[in-house]
Amino acid sequence: MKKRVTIKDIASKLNISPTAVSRALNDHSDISESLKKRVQETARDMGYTRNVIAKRLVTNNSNTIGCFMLGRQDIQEETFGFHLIGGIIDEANRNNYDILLFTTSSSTEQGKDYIEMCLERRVEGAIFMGLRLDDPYLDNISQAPFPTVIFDTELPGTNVYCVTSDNRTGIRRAMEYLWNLGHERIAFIAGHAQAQVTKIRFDAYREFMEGKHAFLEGLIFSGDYTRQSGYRAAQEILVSKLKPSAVLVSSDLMALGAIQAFKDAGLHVPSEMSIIGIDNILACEYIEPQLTTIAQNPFKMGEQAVKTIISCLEHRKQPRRLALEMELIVRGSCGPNPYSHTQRTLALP
Amino acid sequence: MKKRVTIKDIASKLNISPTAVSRALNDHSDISESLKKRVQETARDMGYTRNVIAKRLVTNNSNTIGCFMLGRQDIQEETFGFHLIGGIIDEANRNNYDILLFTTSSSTEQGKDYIEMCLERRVEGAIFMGLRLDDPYLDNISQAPFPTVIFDTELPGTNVYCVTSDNRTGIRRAMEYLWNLGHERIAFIAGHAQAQVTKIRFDAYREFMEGKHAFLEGLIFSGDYTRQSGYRAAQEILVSKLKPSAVLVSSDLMALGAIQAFKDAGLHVPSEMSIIGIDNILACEYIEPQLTTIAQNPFKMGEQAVKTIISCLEHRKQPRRLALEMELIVRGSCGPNPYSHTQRTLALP
DNA sequence: TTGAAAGCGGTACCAT
DNA sequence: ATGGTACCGCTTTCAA
Repeated sequence: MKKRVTIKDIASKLNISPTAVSRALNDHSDISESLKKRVQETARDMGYTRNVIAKRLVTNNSNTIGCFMLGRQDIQEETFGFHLIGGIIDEANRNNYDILLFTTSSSTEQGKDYIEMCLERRVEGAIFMGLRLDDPYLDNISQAPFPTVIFDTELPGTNVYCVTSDNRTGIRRAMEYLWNLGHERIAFIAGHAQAQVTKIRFDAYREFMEGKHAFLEGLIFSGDYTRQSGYRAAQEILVSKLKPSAVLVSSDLMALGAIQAFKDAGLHVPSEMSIIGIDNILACEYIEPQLTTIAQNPFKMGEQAVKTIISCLEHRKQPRRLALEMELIVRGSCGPNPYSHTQRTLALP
Repeated sequence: MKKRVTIKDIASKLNISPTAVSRALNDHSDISESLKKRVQETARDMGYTRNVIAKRLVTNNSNTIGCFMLGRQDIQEETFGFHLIGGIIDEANRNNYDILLFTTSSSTEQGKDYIEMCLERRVEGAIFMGLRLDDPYLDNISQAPFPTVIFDTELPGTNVYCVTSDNRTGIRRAMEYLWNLGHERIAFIAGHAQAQVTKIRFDAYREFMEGKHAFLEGLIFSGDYTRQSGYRAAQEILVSKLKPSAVLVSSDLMALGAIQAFKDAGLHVPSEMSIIGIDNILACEYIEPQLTTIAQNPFKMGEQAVKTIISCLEHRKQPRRLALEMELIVRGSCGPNPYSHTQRTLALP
């Protein structure tokens, strides 16, 4: 490790004080233009690069946001998570913040909780992606002494914020779309209980169905967000008494599995069975038929998480929960209900 | 920002020196067990968390690796990049390194090159993902004064290393597989010139074909790694004089586009046209037929990048280029050459 | 407009 | 085994 040029080196070379150098480099107003120029030039000539670590120590200000990538095992998160990160870095760097990235495996092994890792690095805020309800450090996060954003999960705590998608509206739109195609027996495939959205999505479905007096326990099936579980759930649907003509599936991955199951059973999608997923993963476009889905906007969610943290840091009040709009992307996996003689064309508000 | 407990606070509370506290906290061997215990307990009681920033300043050692996510526009990178990052963080955290994540947009706007950003933060090494050959800071990277790993790109420079996949072997295996299915007119769809692997992949293809005395310029088609370009290239193949019976495509995404083009033209895959991609993206399994492909191992590549940097830091010599094994994943997109009466069964070394 | 000096929170060298 | 102290590189009063 070779010696680096410091402001003292510049100062002594120029026969001025380190103070002056510091202020010249930081473009303070109380330094003469001529000195500034001289300092900046010699700094460049000497190959000086400022030491942010020293600066952070003295200003007691890390300009850093910690970001935890949790539960990567969930394949569903892959492309979604990548865009989330993209949005986070973009927005952070734009505001001169650094992003420190952590993963779960190593940290927890060492017995350090998330918040302590942040505290040690004097991180100013933290973002959690892929947090599960059975995470052992849940209430640790709740007590974070700095602004914290969790995707898709609302936790108690004064510094804890949630950035998510407006699943309720998104699902309502999808359900209305199906309903208007004449479907009334609309099944639902849920995800696992360790994700907070699981319940939110189910509630949205239920709310719609009850509004139509069409809610039936027998239409509910469950999975765990994996493709395999979607396949199995679809098999159950096939033998169910209620003979649903459409399914709303809590994730695209499960929907992909479901489509496969229907195909394998010789049931044609969409003419005999309509299906809608959630997420808008890449594969939606490649499967036959292309999957109609409710899309989230992960990049924007990432940006929003950082915005929320920075706003808190600047003492601007933030809503505890921010739900970004979802978009129904209509492709080829839905058709009119073949059993219905009363297909609606355009109805309802 | 409330006042934090420091080592000195603990020292004065215990009437000992800060030195002793520091050493007790760091579990040095020259401190009595009893003192260690006392110190650690009071530290906990007082709510002390060590300040890594201060430590980094004094030890002149950031324990941090910078990671640049470049060219995210390339959809191909999505899931691949996510695993790359996963591997990087895992391995870094396991070795007590932090990962600082950067993106291109903001940094370059501010006129700061990659290396300067690293230098300011006293980063000990850097990793570049998605670097393109037309990046304006290419020779800036070459001169990095710290170990640097670039995925899939070899650059001159004493501190620059390359972690990639062994495309040559991977492609040879795929080509042999096709050849053994009786294909001799094997077309190739290349990527754009801004990625170094583009040439490597083409060379591997060419080498094989020339070895069989089957190389023909007319079998080469080009794309830019997007699905659309794969579609277009496939259309050209359809009208080409040489009537290839198989195609090796430089990325799965292009292969997906190509399959679509063949389908649209009424050509059946794999009975009338065999096709192999590279990458093993998620969608390979969802398309009909499932796509045979040459898989990379992005997670392992990420780990390897970090290992390389840490090895350099520990003065262990590293190879300038490390190519990880690729695996031919046989699925349903290849079949025997229908025009060939001489289908080989098992041949060649 | 510039300078001197006191830290920020640790670590490490040299004593004891 | 423990303490005194200088110092890492920078910023920030306060004084000149």
